Amino acid sequence: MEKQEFDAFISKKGLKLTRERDEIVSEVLCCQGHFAPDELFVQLRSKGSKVSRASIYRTIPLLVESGLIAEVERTDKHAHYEKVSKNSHHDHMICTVCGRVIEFYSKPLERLQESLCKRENFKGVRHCLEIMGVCENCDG
Amino acid sequence: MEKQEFDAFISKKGLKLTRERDEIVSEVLCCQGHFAPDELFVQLRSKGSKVSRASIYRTIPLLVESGLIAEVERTDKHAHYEKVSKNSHHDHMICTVCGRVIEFYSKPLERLQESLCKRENFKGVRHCLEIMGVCENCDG
DNA sequence: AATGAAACTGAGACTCTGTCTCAATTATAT
DNA sequence: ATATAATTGAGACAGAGTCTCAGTTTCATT
Repeated sequence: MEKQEFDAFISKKGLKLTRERDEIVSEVLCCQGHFAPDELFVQLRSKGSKVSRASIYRTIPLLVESGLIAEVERTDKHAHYEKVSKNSHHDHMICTVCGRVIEFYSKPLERLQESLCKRENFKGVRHCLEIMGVCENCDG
Repeated sequence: MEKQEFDAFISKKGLKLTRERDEIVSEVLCCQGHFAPDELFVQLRSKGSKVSRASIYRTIPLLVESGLIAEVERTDKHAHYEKVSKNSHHDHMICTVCGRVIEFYSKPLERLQESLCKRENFKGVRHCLEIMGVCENCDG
């Protein structure tokens, strides 16, 4: 269903609906969790797509602009994205064993941060909290 | 004073005290706040040093191992380091206008994170909270 | 259906951060 | 003074990402 929304976005911008964009959007929509540009490339290629890295990197900003995905700020040294869902803001717990990403949101945490900013006369705009550790599946 | 400590560390490891290491440690000790490897390189070169990038990158792990500096986890896509101080763990507020980094620590924040981890059966090991925004100097 | 302009594509050059190799140099124990 | 092991800079290399360019494709218009 969301595919049509992206197609509409592309048309409205006067851009063109190409096989490559089609393949990329489909792959993004069917994959779960976080993904990196190169993972997307490898997955598509493994499914027989002839798409190039350049097209992946060119299409990602369009997916972001259309609101279908958003960049995830991670301390990891390359880009990560995730599909945008209703409950937009959340932070992450990342399992260093299996790579699993747990999303969480805490109103008290948000409020606490606000008061800490106030104390420093700092106008907080956005934040990124990443808790690294071991998830219950891996803690044997 | 800390320079001697590093020299002692180097000697104890059976490594050598070279002009390049000397220049690098001195620069790190006199600079304030966070720094990136390439900044260090540019600063040293601008002061007339003939040090190479390779030596910067080779010396940084020694500085970390000696306890003089520590890597800072940032969502920025390259490495950042800071001098190690007494009050070790802290998080950061980063001004998107001037790049200023404000360190802060909050016990309630730490406790709240612990309880959030418990709720997810997640064994938190370390975390990184980065609040991006505008500092009081830049908020005009 | 044919056309044509503008958008798009893949290949590969390029940038940036960081690592590695190698021959020449240097610190240090003797 | 010497030997030897560590260190150095230059430059090749690697991975993520950007950019250019010539050839291709979409799509609105005939």
